[in-house]
Amino acid sequence: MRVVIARCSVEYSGRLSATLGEATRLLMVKADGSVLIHSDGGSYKPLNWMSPPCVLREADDRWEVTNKAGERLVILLHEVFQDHAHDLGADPGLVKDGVEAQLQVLLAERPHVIGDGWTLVRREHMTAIGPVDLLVRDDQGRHVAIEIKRRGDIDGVEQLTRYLDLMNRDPQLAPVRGIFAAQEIKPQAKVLATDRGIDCLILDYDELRGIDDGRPRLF
Amino acid sequence: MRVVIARCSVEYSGRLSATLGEATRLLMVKADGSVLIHSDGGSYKPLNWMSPPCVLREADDRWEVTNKAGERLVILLHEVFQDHAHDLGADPGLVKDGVEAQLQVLLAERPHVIGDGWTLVRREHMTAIGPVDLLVRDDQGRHVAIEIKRRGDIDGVEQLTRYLDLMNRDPQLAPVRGIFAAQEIKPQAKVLATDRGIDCLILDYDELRGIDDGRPRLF
DNA sequence: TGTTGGATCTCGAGC
DNA sequence: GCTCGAGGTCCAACA
Repeated sequence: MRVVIARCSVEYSGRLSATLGEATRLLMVKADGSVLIHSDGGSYKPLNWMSPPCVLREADDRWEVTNKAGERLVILLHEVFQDHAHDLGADPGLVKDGVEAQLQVLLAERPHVIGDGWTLVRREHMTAIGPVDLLVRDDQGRHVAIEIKRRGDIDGVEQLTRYLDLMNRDPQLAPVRGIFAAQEIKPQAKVLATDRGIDCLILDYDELRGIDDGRPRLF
Repeated sequence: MRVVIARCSVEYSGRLSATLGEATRLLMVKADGSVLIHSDGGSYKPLNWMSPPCVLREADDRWEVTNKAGERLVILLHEVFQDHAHDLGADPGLVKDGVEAQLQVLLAERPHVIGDGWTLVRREHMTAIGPVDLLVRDDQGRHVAIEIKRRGDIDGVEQLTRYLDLMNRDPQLAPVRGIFAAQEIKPQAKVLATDRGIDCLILDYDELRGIDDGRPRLF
């Protein structure tokens, strides 16, 4: 890992063309040759960068980073304030705690929070084009397919629609209604779901996990 | 901008929970208090980070970064190898040559490249679920909706299909045909589009820009 | 190896 | 302020 602080200007040409005017920035050169150009602000995304695998050719006041795809990053160094290198060694990497699949497990264990007398048929019910998250029966024994997302977008409604189309061709299952369940449902997705006769269900993670009598409401 | 190289371990809890085992890493502290934790590899994305606005409370061997939303990043410093600060000043920022919007502008100015006598109705024609990129009329005055992408994927065809469904319910517009236009269209997207009676149009950026629209230019 | 869907997405435009 | 679409998206799981 090499860290350079320098007044520089940058030109990138590849998937798009972009330039950076002269300013003082932090240049990070990683062991794999990749280069990151950070300013003192913004978020974690660099102003400009070159991803590995790539090659850094270094002249006196000019760095040129290229890759196989023909992308090119040229950095002109006008003044170098600092140039440090340090061996970091390998990194054990980030360990993260999954939250996504939990919603499915929790709702599968508590189908009655959707309606009294509702029961689980199975999780990951297989169809020809993929598995439906949950298949349940309502209090009158009719099938209901549930698609679960963390954030309910329009794509999820499309997905559930395709499942419902298929499942309703199966006389063993038909008629099958649909419920689109998510922690948050985008307005457009709700419009589309409603238009297609699909109910929307807002899931509260903490409520599902902690309290059995907390019942989300259909609308 | 402050750059610290240190052997550290990290714990994040917020939108998810995650930990980083002990290793030597680069810690970047920006002027707005945001913190980035980089290893010597991966991509431009840090192993862990905290986005602004946030507050860094610094103890002897322990940094604690928090924000209003209750997210928390705790960094335990086991050994500090380097600790440098440098004032970078403001950055003029990245100037990019837009490609996506350009295609829309170029095609909007030259509807006749699709067919003789075709005219623009409007860009960003609003529907209940979002704006369709271009609405034009063919040489016989019939409406045509055009969805423009840089890379034509199956999602784009789905999107255009939804627009067409909606627009064809509007007696003021119906019948509306669809054209899926992109610099590059994936085979699957082309199959789906064709199956739905949607025409595909490959856009050549340089050609579009270079085509003389038959009118004198202002510049 | 291509495809697909998620992301602590980020970023910018439009309302 | 929010919402929505795009990204040099990146990334990993999966077919």
